[in-house]
Amino acid sequence: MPDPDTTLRARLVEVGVDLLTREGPGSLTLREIARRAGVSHGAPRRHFPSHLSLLSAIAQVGYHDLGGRIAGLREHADPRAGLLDLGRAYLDFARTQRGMFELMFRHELLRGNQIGLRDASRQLFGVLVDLVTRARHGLTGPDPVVVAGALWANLHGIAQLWLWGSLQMTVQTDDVDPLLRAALDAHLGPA
Amino acid sequence: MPDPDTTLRARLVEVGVDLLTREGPGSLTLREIARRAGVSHGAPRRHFPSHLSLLSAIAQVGYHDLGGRIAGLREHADPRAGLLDLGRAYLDFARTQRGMFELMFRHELLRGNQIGLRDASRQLFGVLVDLVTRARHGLTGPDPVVVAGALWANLHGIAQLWLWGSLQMTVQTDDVDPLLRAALDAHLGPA
DNA sequence: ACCCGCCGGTAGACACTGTCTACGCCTTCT
DNA sequence: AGAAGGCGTAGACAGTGTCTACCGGCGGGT
Repeated sequence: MPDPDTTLRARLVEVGVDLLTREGPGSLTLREIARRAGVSHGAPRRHFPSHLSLLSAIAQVGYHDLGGRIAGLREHADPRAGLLDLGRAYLDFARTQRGMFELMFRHELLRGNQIGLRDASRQLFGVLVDLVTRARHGLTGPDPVVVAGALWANLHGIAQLWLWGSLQMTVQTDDVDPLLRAALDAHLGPA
Repeated sequence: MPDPDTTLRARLVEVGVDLLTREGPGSLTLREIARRAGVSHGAPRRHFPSHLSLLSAIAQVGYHDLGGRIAGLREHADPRAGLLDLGRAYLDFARTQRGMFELMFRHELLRGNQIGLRDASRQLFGVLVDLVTRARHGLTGPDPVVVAGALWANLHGIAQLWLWGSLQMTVQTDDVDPLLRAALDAHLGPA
């Protein structure tokens, strides 16, 4: 199944992503990944100094994926519609790539900023700032960067709440679109 | 050090909380907790069917703590000021009780709703809904429950972003108060 | 052409972890 | 008094991440 031509480093990440989406973050063991890649349990160490760094590499694939879905929205003609699409993409990612999403925002990973997670987030945030700036062009109000930060916080919070079912429990719905629209209206002003 | 009069069940939780705040979530091992409680590693099993359930009990202490800080705000004369205080309390909790906060919102814990975590969140959410309802009394707009949900999402997102340093990275500040005020203005309408 | 070093894999050990089972004590109830 | 069961102990087991020793093969320098 795994392509024997690719280097082991790449194959480990690939196997990890596959394992993650297939069986969840709980099975992302160093040894299990090595097993599925067909190598001994010591082999990964030649490419990743620790288990955590391998997990980080896997998470980075997720950031890249999410970034790819969002990057195209930067030039959206209608910035507000672009933001709505961005939010939907973000929430859709959390919904469909749940395991990856959980991995990406694990505290252990983010704490030790070992890799380009920050770069990835920054790029993602850049798109957000651009769209917000354009959406609020000519309007008074707080700094677009603050608005973008608040919006991201809102967006991420919705994803979290949805993920562990708090929405179903409180707002009594799994439809996040109203929450998303409410957030946009709130932070950008009424349409 | 531990009170020998308390039951083991209570002492395990107590030791766990202490260990959590002192050394972080990483050292919350079943065996380590038992060790510090002065019992063998098999003893906890008599009171908690699994490691996760012990962690849940520890997290519940955190929910209770946070709930206690927030419950008093329900009757706040000025609901908007009450919401601001609530937000500050929430963020302050995340900041000062970081390990506990991380534990409380771990995906593994929330996924398997084994305990009253939902009850705790629900109670917390209730205060939020009350305050929002009063703050928006007589105004038109979305359902207060939706607003409360959005506000909570926003609040929690700010806490998350702050926790892993994304705020410092993007908004270029660690002062969350502006973000908090922006969120309130956004969701409740201008003061 | 040879040898040497190193890159990248293997195999095993080590200290951990969570879970399970068998055992014994000690209390409590009949 | 005797049986029963709650509660803690001790040990085993599979699994984990990390570390170390080993080793085959490949490339470059003398």
